[in-house]
Amino acid sequence: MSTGTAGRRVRGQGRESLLEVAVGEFITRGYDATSMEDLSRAAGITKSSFYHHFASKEALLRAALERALSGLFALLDEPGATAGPALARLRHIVRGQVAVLQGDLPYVTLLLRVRGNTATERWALEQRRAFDGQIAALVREAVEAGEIRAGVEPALAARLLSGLVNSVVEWYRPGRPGAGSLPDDVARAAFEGILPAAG
Amino acid sequence: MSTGTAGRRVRGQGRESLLEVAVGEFITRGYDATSMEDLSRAAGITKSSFYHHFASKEALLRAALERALSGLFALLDEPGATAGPALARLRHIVRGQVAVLQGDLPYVTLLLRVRGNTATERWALEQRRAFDGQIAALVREAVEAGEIRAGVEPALAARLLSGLVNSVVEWYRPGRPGAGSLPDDVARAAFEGILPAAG
DNA sequence: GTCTATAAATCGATAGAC
DNA sequence: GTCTATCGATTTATAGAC
Repeated sequence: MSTGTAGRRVRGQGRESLLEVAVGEFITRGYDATSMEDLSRAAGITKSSFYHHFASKEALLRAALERALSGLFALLDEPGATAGPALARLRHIVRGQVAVLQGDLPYVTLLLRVRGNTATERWALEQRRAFDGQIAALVREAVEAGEIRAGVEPALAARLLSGLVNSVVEWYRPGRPGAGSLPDDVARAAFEGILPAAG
Repeated sequence: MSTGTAGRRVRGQGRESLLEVAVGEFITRGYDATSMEDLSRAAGITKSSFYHHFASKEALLRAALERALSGLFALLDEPGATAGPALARLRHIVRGQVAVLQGDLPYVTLLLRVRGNTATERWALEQRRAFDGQIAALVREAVEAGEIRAGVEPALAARLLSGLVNSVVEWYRPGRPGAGSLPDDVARAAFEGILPAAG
């Protein structure tokens, strides 16, 4: 055990930096397995001081999940997601999802690991379902418009699409070569196949 | 809280049935958030009786993970996975992965959620890495043999392939229509695209 | 904004009777 | 194979001084 982070901070922390530290701990240990003691140690302050900034462990989780969700939902209002053929809009959103995931990696990672034990977690699951529902509707639209090869089942395709995109959090780490082209690479894999046969 | 299962059993349980109950609880609440008290309540016996069958909470987890891993590794020794073109062997394994996932759903689900807090979890992560490594090697082989369209990066493709397949545990539930064709459906999505353009 | 000290509950695990 | 009872450690959270 004790895979915790160093705890470098010296004095005078704001909510923002504490949230960042907390999300990092939640990810490496899991939300439930992380104690407020773990969090304060990682931040370099006492447990009591941490409670001065956040009312509870759950409030901390809520703040992190809100950040991830706002980034994702903002995608749906972009011009590229609201005009043009359904298939092109879908491709735009998929690229955007990967970009958000890269930019807010820890927050999105936490969101995707939520299971529904507390009220906050159930709220986050609802929000995720709403987002996925928007994607599924767009997939149906593209299938019905004949933009997609016949025989593709919309509900299944939407689920596999979300699964493919979200799986990126399992291995992507910032600052490595190829990060810039990842949104396009993932989109290509989704629409043309991960392993398309030659010829 | 308290999303626990009913707890119907009356008397005389074996390890097998207790393990099944425990895995179910681990999945709905998360391993760390599930107490031995939760487990015994769900099984309809006391905490102390549960310890008569399993030495510790971690031993319970270990037994569950071993079951999932044995099912997956067995795939690599099947005839269809050891002879023929690399791309065909890959497709055979992908179909097999989905089938194992359907047959041992709770155990594989638990395996895919492991994060590395305890020695048992780190062991399971190692095993997963070994399995994924075999898949990645096969992907490289197929790319180098020219069986796959030029420009596909083997390391990325292997990761996306695993991500796509494993994401099935997030939504698949047994006993629903279309379950029989799922292995083929997922393989088609992986090799020909989730949403291939018409024409 | 940080600290020490502690309350109240729950955790994993054990002892020992039946 | 099940039970009651309990140990010692750890949990989230609060009180109150500086």
